[in-house]
Amino acid sequence: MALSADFYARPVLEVAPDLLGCVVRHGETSGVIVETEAYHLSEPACHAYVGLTERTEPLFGPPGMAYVYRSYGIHALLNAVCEPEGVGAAVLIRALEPLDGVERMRGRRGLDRLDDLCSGPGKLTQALDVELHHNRGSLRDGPVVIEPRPEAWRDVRWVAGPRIGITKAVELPWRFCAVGSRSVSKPWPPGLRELAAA
DNA sequence: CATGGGATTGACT
DNA sequence: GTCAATCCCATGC
Repeated sequence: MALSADFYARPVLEVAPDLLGCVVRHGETSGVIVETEAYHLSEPACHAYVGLTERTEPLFGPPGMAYVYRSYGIHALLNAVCEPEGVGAAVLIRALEPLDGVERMRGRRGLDRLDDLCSGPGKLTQALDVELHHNRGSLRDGPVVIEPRPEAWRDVRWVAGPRIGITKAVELPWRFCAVGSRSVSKPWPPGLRELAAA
């Protein structure tokens, strides 16, 4: 049971925090989303800012489509396309808390520590074996799917902060982090540690 | 057709 | 804190 197209068809700034607590699943591996970032064609950090090209075409595609691209020549980064078809916008999945297939993830990552398996956008794609060929796939039909929040994550709290690793539109607080998860990537936004302790 | 710059990570000083 | 790895693609000549 996956999230509906209507879920993704809303404004990207609503979808990004709503994806926190939801589950990304690929085969026997899965994890709970604990960090996201919103991107929208109206601001220069978004790939869609340059308009419709062969690369950005998926961003303008139907809500619920996967946009996967290679970053720094090495890592695959996973995004969920949002807003109505024709609007270039997506949510970058930046971190997961490992759920199913943890040993499989350890093998793919070559690491033991649970907190290090999916605590970054390039790490989680390696752990879940998400690759470039998943670009343009449907996050509702799979093979990579995103499911609604499990009961335990229904009321997840979060904080917003500036996005990570970008050089343009750095002032926008469009990064969303779940409170209380050790799988959020560094640096943590102001308030995350304090809230987690409270 | 050549070039430069990343929505990153991990190893090393 | 610094830095290299590595490749796709948008841009400009």
